[in-house]
Amino acid sequence: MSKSTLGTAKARREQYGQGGTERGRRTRALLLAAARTVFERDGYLDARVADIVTAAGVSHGTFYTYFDSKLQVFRGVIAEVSAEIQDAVTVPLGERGDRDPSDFVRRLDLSNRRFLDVYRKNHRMLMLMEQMATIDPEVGERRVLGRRRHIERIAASIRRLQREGLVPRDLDPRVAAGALTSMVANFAYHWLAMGEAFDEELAKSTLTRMWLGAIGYTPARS
Amino acid sequence: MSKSTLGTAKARREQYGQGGTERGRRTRALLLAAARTVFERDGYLDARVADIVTAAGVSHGTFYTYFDSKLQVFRGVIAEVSAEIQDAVTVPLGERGDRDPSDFVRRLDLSNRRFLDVYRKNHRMLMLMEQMATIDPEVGERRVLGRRRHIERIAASIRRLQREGLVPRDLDPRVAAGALTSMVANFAYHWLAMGEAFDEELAKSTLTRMWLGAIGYTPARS
DNA sequence: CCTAAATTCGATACCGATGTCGAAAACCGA
DNA sequence: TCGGTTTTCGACATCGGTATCGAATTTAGG
Repeated sequence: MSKSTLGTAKARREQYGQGGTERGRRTRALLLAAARTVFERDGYLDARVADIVTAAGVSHGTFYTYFDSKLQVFRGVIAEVSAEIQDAVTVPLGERGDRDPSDFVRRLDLSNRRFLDVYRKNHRMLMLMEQMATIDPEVGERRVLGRRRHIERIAASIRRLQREGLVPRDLDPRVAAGALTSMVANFAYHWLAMGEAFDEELAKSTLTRMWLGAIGYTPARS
Repeated sequence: MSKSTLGTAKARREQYGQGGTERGRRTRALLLAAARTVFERDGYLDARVADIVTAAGVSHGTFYTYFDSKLQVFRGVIAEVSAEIQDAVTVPLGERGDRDPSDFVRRLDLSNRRFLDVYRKNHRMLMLMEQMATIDPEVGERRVLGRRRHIERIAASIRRLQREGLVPRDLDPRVAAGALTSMVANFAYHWLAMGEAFDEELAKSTLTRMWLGAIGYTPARS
């Protein structure tokens, strides 16, 4: 053991595959970017490792120094996208700070809009993520977790509104949160990924309006 | 030409592949049923033609007498399921007969419940259909058409309610119908196909309630 | 029974993409 | 310049599933 100059790709991967050196990290990033381009163009199944390495301008063997399969590089790309979505959605509904209930509508609208914008930007990869969620357990897991987290956040908001008497107390927060998440996410899917045509501003504002109507939100009791 | 006893599978397919005889029709149906079983168990990608023919108790070659590819037999199965969904959803909201607007809620609720029941019954294939919609253009087309039809029906209902003053006129029927369809269909997907746990009756009634709330439906103006 | 049409059989050709490997090349500190 | 380390290279083995084909078998009519 302790040979110098590792011979097999697998050994290299385990040794310094994550990018032990600046150069290595660059190549890895290059491959990740190229993979994304190819996936967006061809989809997961039709994408070939050969195309990815061509796009990255490296050789076939190099790919396997950094990823042990096409699937793994896909997961890598998806991880980036997921993080971006997470950010866009998480921030705005922030729990701390101004608790003024009248701000709720504004925050909700902002959250939805941010989500839709990020969705549009990444629609191709998100569509693939949706598809791969049923093929690869790990991608599926990631999708489920993202959704669960989001639902929990929404459910908490609903409960707060119920305590404040702005939403009927007999509405089940979990079911409602699930349905609302479905409404927004799936509408985005058909609109932005599948190309159903809608006027941008109309769609966004209608979505927020329906969101509020669905939970029976009553503006105020002045 | 005009040989008797066709030699190649392709020729047979074109000649009497649809089932020229009772026996042939039976085998074809057998294969279709077996395919469905295997797809439901293994998914599309992992399903092998070898498994399908084993399940059907016929030989490999026979399969290709009736279908020219794994994809085509999948389309066949999907066609059956689509038809079943279509039926369940179409009937109840029927446009003729009792136009009593107070019946609307009842009809809507019934339609949603039927949809959810059929979805549960076929959840595995519907999940696969969702997946394949992004892989095979023909399946994708079918899905889009189904959704479009459904949206148009819903939009028409909304317009009627608007004319009757039960729903605000400034709500865009198309966007609303799209969002509602997304809400119900995608909620069903996560609940019935992905196994998110919800109480059955609670989920169903909440869905209808939110549906109505989302369009700003006002029961009556007595 | 006999023949022709209809159906079934299953060994095999085929295929292309993935992932491996041994060695060359580039890099870096001394 | 040198030795060791890190990275790159690209020809090639491997693999498993799809689809094919010519022959065998079954069916139905006369």
